[in-house]
Amino acid sequence: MMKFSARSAGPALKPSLDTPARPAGGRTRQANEARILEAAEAVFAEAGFTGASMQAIAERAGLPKANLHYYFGTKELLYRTLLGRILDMWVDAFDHITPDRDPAEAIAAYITDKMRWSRTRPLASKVFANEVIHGAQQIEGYLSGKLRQIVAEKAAVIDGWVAEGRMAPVDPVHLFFTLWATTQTYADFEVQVRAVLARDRLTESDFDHATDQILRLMLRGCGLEVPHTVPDGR
Amino acid sequence: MMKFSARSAGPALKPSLDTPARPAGGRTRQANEARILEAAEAVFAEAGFTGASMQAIAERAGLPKANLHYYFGTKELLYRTLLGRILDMWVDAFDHITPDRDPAEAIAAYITDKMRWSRTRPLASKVFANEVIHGAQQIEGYLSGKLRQIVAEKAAVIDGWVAEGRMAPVDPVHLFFTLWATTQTYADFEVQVRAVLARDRLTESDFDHATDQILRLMLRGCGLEVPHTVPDGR
DNA sequence: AAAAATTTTGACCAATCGGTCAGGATATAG
DNA sequence: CTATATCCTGACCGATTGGTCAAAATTTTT
Repeated sequence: MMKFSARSAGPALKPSLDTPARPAGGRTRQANEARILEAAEAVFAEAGFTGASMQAIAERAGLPKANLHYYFGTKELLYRTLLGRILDMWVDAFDHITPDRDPAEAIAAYITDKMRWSRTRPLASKVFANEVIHGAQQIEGYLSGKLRQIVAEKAAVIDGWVAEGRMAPVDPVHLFFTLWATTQTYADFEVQVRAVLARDRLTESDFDHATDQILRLMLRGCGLEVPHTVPDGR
Repeated sequence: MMKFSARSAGPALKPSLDTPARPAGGRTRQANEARILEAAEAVFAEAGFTGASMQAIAERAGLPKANLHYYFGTKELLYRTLLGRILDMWVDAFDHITPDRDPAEAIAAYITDKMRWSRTRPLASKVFANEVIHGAQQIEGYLSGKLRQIVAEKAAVIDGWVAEGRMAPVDPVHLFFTLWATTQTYADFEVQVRAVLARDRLTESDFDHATDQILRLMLRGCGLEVPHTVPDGR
C-alpha cells in the first residue's frame, strides 16, 4: 500500500520529455496528480502558500479536497512537489552559457529564454518569487547547493570571456542577479507593468518589444552588440 | 468619539518630516500606531497578507490583539495604511530625474537611492513586492494613476535626453522596469542573493559593490559613463 | 470470476482565524 | 476635584483552516 507518490520528493533531474520509461503510478494517479499540480500552481501563485487553501485548489482541480490529501498527503508536500518541478525549469536556461560560444549570442539566448519563460509560465514564476520573498524555507538547500554551484560554474565562463577581452569587465554573479530580476519582473510584477503601460493584458508583441529593449540595454552594458541572428531560445 | 485614526486613509503626500504641524491624535495614539505599523511591516513582509495574523502582529508590537482593532479597525485597513506609507517612499527617488541635470548623474543618483532603500528598508520593499505579485488589489488605483502619471512625466525627460543625443536610444519605461527590478531584487530576493554569495548576511560593503556593478552595467547600457563624483542619494 | 489493490468521498475534528464587546483603567479638560 | 473622552483587554463568536477516517466504488491482477 504505497500511500504517497514515489515521485513526491523526486530527484531534481531533468526528466526525459519523450516517452517516459516508467509513468510511475497508474494512469489515474498520473492524470490526477497533473490536474492537482496545475490547479495548485494557479492558486499558490494567486494567494501564496498560507493564502492558498486546499479547498480552493480542490475546486479548481474539480476534485474533492480529501482526494488531494490522498495523493500528496499534506499541503506542504504538495507545495514542495510543485516547487521541485519549477526549480527544474529554472536552471535549464543556463545551458546557453558555454565557453565556446560567442558571448553576445550566449547572453542574448539566455535573456530570450528567460523572457519566454516569463511569458509562458508566469504562474510558476510567481510561486517561486513568493517562496523566495518569504524566506525560501522550502528551497534553502537548493539555493545554497545546486544553484550556487551552477552559478559559480557559469560565472567562471563569463570571467573567461572577460579575461580574453571579449566583453567588458563585469562581476558575473551580479550580472546574473540583474538578468534574473529584469526578466522575471515581467511575470512577477505583470500587474504593475500593465498598469504603467495602460494595457489590460500583455501581448506577445509587448513581450517582444520588452525583450528587445532588455537585449540592447544589457548587451551594451556588457560591452557587446546585439547579434543580428536573433538566437533561438531552445 | 473618533473611532479610527483620521490618517488611516490619509493623502499620499510627502509629510513634512520636521516638526509636524499637527500630531493628529494624542501622544498615546501616535506612539502605539507607530509600534503597530512597525510590527505589521515585519509580519506582513515575512508572511504576506493572508499569512500574517493579527495575533502575530500584536505579539510583535507587545500589545493585546484587541488593541490593534481599536486603532485600525480591521486587518485590511491596517494593511492599507502600511501600504500607503510605503508608496510615499516609492516615488521619492524620481525627484532625481530632472531635464536640467546630467543624464549620467541623474540616473546614477536614482540607482544609488533605490539601492539604499533596499538596504535600509527591505521589509517595506517585500511588503510592496508581495502586494504586486498577488494582484495589487489594494493599490490598483495608485499604479494606474499616480505612478503611471509620474512615469510618463519622467519618461519624457529621458526621451528629451535621447533626442538631444546625450544618451543612447532606450525605451524609458522599460528602462524604469529594469531599474526597479534590479535594485529591489537585493531586498526582495535577499535570501537568494545571500545563498548564491554564501553570506549569512549582506554587509554594507556587499551593497556598495552591488551598487557599483549596477551603475556600470546600466549606465554603459544607456551609452553613458559612471560619473566620477559619486552622487549623493538625497 | 474471484481477489487484491487502488481510488473516491462525505462527514467529522481540533485549532486558528478576524472581529466584537462590555466594562474597567487611565489620561485629559474644565 | 469632577467630568469627559480616550484607551485597554479578557472573553467570546461564527467561519474557515489543514487534516483524518471508514466505508463504498472502482480498477487491476490473478
